[in-house]
Amino acid sequence: MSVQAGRSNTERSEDARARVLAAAMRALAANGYQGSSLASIAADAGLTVPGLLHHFPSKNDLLVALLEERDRREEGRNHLEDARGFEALDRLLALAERNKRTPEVVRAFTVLVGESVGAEHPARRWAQERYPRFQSDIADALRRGVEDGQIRGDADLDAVAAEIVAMLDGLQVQWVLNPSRIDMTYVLAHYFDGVKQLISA
Amino acid sequence: MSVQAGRSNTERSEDARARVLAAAMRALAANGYQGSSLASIAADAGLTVPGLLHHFPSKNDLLVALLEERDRREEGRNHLEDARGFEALDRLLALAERNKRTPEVVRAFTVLVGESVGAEHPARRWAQERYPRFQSDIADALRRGVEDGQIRGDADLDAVAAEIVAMLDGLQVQWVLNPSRIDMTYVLAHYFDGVKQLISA
DNA sequence: ATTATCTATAGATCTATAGATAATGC
DNA sequence: ATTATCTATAGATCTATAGATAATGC
Repeated sequence: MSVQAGRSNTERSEDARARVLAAAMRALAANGYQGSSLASIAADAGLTVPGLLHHFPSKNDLLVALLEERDRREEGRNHLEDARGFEALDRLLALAERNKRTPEVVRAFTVLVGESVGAEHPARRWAQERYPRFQSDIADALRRGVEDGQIRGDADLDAVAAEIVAMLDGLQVQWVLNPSRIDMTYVLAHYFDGVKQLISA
Repeated sequence: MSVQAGRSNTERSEDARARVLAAAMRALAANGYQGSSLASIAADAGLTVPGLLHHFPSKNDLLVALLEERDRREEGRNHLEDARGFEALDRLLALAERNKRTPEVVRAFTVLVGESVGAEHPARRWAQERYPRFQSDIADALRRGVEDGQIRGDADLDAVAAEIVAMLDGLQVQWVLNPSRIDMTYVLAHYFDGVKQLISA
């Protein structure tokens, strides 16, 4: 009787990849991309550096894989596509509420956006593409509120959407720098109340 | 007749320090603190690395000197201390307008704030102290507007001030990532119009 | 005598590759 | 036969120091 002791190659590989990605997230949150070394990430994941590079051929590839995984996971969560009008604001508030429970993730991506502002950063394209998409998802949801007669037709919804994205981002930076100083969701809710007053039909 | 050909030590020293700080700013904007090397900064400033380290004993000291100079320069510019009510918003809009003309500076400090989110970053304290000060300067100016009867007494001005800081920050990130995509001052003016409507007495 | 700046270099990284070893896959 | 992982190491940084050189300061 042959007991299946070890795990399959696929299992081991996927497990190692997941461990590396989690370790990379922690390293990113603590030191950013440029400040993180493959050595520390590998050690945190329980691998040597060449062991890590077997799964992700270069540091850059590791970052890209992490960003792709992030995009995949986030896709399902925001789901602003079927939100109509102010419902979108409620969902964004819920998103901020959820983010409070994973400060390390917020921290990692806040550092990454900041770093990527530099001309040569490997996450620059990701950051650049992220904002317009997010903004137009919000603007589209608000426009559905106009269709429903909930939101004024003469409001500049592109400007409002750009503001909302900036507010989410800016509050997260403040919160991540000093979580106890600022009640992110309170301020965001306060802001959304104002927006609703201003653009209600 | 002894012609004064060379410059004094003090002159040379101050000139070298200024060149190094300017080069450091450019490096920061392009690659952040962790991504910048003393070698490239020194070369850009027309010095060798030990030449640079004569003026700034370590990379960390250089960053601190740059942040101190930044704070000194900014102190006179914002001068929200004597602004009353909505005047503060006009001054912040003018600040954003001026920032548009020095994208490299905005970029440098945007990267720095982002990087500093990491637990161990040498600019972390600077970033942490910056936000509460800025926020309370704005809140204080708005409170003077309440005294003048311009602003409602029941408005949550601390929340409004936190929002304003977040908005300034968030819009700058978007602008610096893609200056042609977003009209920073238009969106900011649009946002301020809304704030004025909401908190006017 | 002091200051600005340089050459040379130590010592510690860091990313990535070559090639070996031991497991699973068929 | 392929895959996961390791040891060993190359080659390129990077920060910082030691100590020399040439100017200004008195």
